[in-house]
Amino acid sequence: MSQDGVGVDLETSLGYLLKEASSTLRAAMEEVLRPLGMSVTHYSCLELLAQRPGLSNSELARGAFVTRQTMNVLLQTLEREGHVTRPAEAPVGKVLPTRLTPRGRRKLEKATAAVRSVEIRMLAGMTETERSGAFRILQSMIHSLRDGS
Amino acid sequence: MSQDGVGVDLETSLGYLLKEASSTLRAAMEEVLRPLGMSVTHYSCLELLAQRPGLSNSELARGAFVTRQTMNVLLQTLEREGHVTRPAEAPVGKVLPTRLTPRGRRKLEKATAAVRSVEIRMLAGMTETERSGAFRILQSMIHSLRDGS
DNA sequence: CTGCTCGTGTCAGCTTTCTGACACGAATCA
DNA sequence: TGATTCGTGTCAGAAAGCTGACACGAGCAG
Repeated sequence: MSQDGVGVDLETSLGYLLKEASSTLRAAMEEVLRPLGMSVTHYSCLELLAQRPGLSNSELARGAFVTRQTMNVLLQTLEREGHVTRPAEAPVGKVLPTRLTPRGRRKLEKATAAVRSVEIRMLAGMTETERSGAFRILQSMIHSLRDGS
Repeated sequence: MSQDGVGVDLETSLGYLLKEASSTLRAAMEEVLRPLGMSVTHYSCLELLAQRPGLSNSELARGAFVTRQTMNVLLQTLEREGHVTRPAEAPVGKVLPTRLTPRGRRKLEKATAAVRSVEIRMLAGMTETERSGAFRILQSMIHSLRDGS
């Protein structure tokens, strides 16, 4: 009916729905992060560092789904604000391992709580089975997309 | 193990996985669209217009998950290139209904085929049951996030 | 050891997207 | 009727992100 033969059909497209879900999630995160003066990328970077201390600029970029150039300017800001530290010289090669300062860790705590509340809201009404099913399916999509490139 | 008590844990977070899936999908679409000289937003706009002719600038913006200002500059480009037409004056109110030109429709055809191949690849290895399950779960997430704002 | 490839950090410039603001028309309500 | 609210199109400026490019160090093949 809404399909005229060969199109993608937005109403039934999983790709479109995936984009919609991601966009809605991002908007919800921005909403709770804004009062804290943080953006989503900002938060992603700090959360990454909390869970995997010593990550390099490039590794952080991959984890936050931005380019290393973008992450670099973000790190400069975070460093200037005292939320993050990088050694002046690379211990090995050119890689500069980054770490959270106590101040950065405090800043992150509030943000984590806010973001967690969003994620809990997103998962409301889903059973544990549905959640693990969603997890498996999303991983399958990612894997399939990466294979045939 | 990777969780120290109160964090979000990137390894098991559905939100993070959702972002990763969306990012991977976008990259895959950009890859197949680039040879055609189109961006994802570009394509989204044309696809929207093909399926729902006469959409206004603001409606297109919502459908493509960008602001109406962003969509406006995109429409100006598309209009200049002759892919799209808007009346010089609004038939009613300020709303300018937009339509695809034959040229725009031709341009879209190739893009749709490319994007569809990506979506098919993404869905490879999933059963019909899994696909409809994924659809239902994503809709549930969107609905839950929109409720408690 | 030499040459090559790969990943990295960083500079510069550009494109895309966003926020803020304004005027206008339609719809609603007192 | 008049006032208010809402959605819209659009202009301007700022912010965020990307591509291209360069030099450098590590790792591997010859």
